[in-house]
Amino acid sequence: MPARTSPTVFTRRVLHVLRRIPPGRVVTYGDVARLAGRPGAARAVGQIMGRADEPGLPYHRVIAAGGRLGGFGRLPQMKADRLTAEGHTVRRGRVLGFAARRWNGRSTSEVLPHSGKDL
DNA sequence: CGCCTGACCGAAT
DNA sequence: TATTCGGCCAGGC
Repeated sequence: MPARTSPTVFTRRVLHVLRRIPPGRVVTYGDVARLAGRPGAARAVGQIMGRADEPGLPYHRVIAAGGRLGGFGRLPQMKADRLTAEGHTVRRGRVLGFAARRWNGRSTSEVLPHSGKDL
């Protein structure tokens, strides 16, 4: 009963990128767009994530540019909670030490700096 | 096929 | 530091 339209290639690539984001790291919507092959499609990524129904993906690891939280449907607070649970420090709607916690899409072995010290 | 929407971005104010 | 504004893009209708 294929009631829904098949996801486009771009949508699948976006979801694929999400699956690769390491726990404890974050990326921006723009990063995801770039990694999915569409630099500049940051806004489209948000559009896709907002409608994505696939469970189990780390949607909360995708934040806005500059370390700002960005949206999360109708539960923006949960996004902050999840990030905090993964070791980040969220304050005033921003992930502290964002630059150091940003995933570059390649290495996943770098050690994260302690949160609580250099804040 | 055109128009509208939004979990965005970045420069300017 | 906070707001505003124009540009961008894929998806849904």
